Amino acid sequence: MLGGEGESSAFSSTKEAADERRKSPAVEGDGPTPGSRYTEHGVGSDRYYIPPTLSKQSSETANPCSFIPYTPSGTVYNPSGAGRYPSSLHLGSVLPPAGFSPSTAGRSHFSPTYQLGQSTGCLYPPYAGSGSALSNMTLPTTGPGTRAQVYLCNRPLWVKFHRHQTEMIITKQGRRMFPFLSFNIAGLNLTAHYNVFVEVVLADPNHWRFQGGKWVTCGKADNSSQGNKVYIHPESPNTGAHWMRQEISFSKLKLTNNKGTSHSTSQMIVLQSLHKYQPRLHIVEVTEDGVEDINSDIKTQSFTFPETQFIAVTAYQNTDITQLKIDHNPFAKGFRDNYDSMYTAQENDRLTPSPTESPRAHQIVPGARYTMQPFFQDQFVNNLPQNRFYNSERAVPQTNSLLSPQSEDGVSQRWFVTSVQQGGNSTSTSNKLDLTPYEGWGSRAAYQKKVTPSLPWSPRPSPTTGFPDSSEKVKLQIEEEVNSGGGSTSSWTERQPSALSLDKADCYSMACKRRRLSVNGSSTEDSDIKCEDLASAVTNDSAYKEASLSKGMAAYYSFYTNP
DNA sequence: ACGCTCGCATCAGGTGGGAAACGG
DNA sequence: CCGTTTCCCACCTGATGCGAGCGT
Repeated sequence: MLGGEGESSAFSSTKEAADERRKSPAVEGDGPTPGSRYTEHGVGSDRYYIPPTLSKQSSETANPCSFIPYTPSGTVYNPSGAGRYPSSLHLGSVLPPAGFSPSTAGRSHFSPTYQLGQSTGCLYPPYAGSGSALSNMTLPTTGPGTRAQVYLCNRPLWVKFHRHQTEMIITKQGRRMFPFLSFNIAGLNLTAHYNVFVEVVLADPNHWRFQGGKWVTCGKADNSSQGNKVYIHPESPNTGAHWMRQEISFSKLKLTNNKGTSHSTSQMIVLQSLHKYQPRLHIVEVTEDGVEDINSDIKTQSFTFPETQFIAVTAYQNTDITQLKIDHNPFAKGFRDNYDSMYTAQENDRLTPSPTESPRAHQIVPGARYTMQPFFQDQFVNNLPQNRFYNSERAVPQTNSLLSPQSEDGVSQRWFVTSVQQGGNSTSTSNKLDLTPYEGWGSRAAYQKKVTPSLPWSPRPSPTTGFPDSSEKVKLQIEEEVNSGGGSTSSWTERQPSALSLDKADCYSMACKRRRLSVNGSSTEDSDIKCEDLASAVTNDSAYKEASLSKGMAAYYSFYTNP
């Protein structure tokens, strides 16, 4: 299943854990930089809601290279560089591969069953497919809003990459992640202070190699790596209200293989090439000055989204991944083969408006594929063309995806992960999502002013409307999408009959034209996928429109429900 | 005259490609 | 020798500064 793992904070229930924590790493990192977040573009608006259910993970255990079920069962050990925030925050229900001894540092006491190494944090996926610990997990609470719920923004994009086994370039000077991590958080105490940070831990104990067009294991991972594994959000610490107000983007997080870099502790995460990693989000309640509140029962909540798993490389191995990066990353536009030709077609045939035209003209088109494009930035959900939009639209250069419910796949689905499986969380979730994304955006007011009038929909529809409805259908669709991970082209987007056929032909030729053959020669599948991807925006846009008109975003907030 | 908005130019920095260098 | 890493390149994005135009 792909759902989201709802990993949680049960570990924090012990007093020992609380006492152990003193100061959040956040205070050691970059200081708060209000507004900086918005200089990054938001990610797509796609957010999938996954309630803390954790039961459906079974289907995906066969292939370790495919999707790893959302489960907290991953085992972790305290990474030397991660300091007090080891992966051990996870509650594991599955024993890790033998050979790894438990870590004694940090919060390892929460992973009594772990047999982990002692170097870097490591999260071993539950290949065995065991049940999720979360499903039976109960979390201590300190009152309403203390159990966080996290949405992985732009999940469709992550899924696209994950289908081909995401690769992330690491360089000495540090390379940003793409897609980057971006979350929406709900369920926090509005007034309490939290530090939010990402930790990257080993996803498995293997060393990987790209051979014969596939990623295959090649010996054991080097567990002796050192270096920072945690990136604290620059706005930490901050109030729950602040964190829930808008997306929490980690777009400036950089990955490096340079252990000696002086920046590694604040901006970069040190990884080893050809190792598989799993990013994890941690939310730690702290005092106003960034010191963890030892009086609080719930200290830390951790969230893992399997689709964000990646293999660190110094050079791309899989050309499919390369193409996806080029297609979706605006900074790589220069590598798009049909960069110019794409805009010579007639307006109706284009996926995006001509760069010379005012994007605003398209923003008002309800459900149009271009509608929200100007609001995207780094993680565009739509394919290539939309990126070009920015060339002509200065007014909204920085976009917060919150403004764009439409995403690459044209939907506003959200994968939601909560630390608890309690359904009652929907309340806080809805509260959070009901917040207008425009509130408190400061300098962005000017942009909002220009844009909002054109928005045909609420920029941030409340999932409340969708949760209750969260039709089983959607739920199943998502599950399938995720489960198709190993290269299967099956995804719910394909099942949307609308518009898909519309541009499929064009998209196919376009994709074939652009695509670079993978070593494995999986051209057929690849082409299908790319076309699917290209068409998905259209398809889902249509679906989005339809749903919006009928019952709001209901159908687009897919989520898993407890069985 | 003043303040605001807009458009253009500039520049720092991000991107993948490819060749060279490195190292087991 | 071969796989991996590093470096440089061209291209692009996006932040910023500046000046022109406009309204008050």
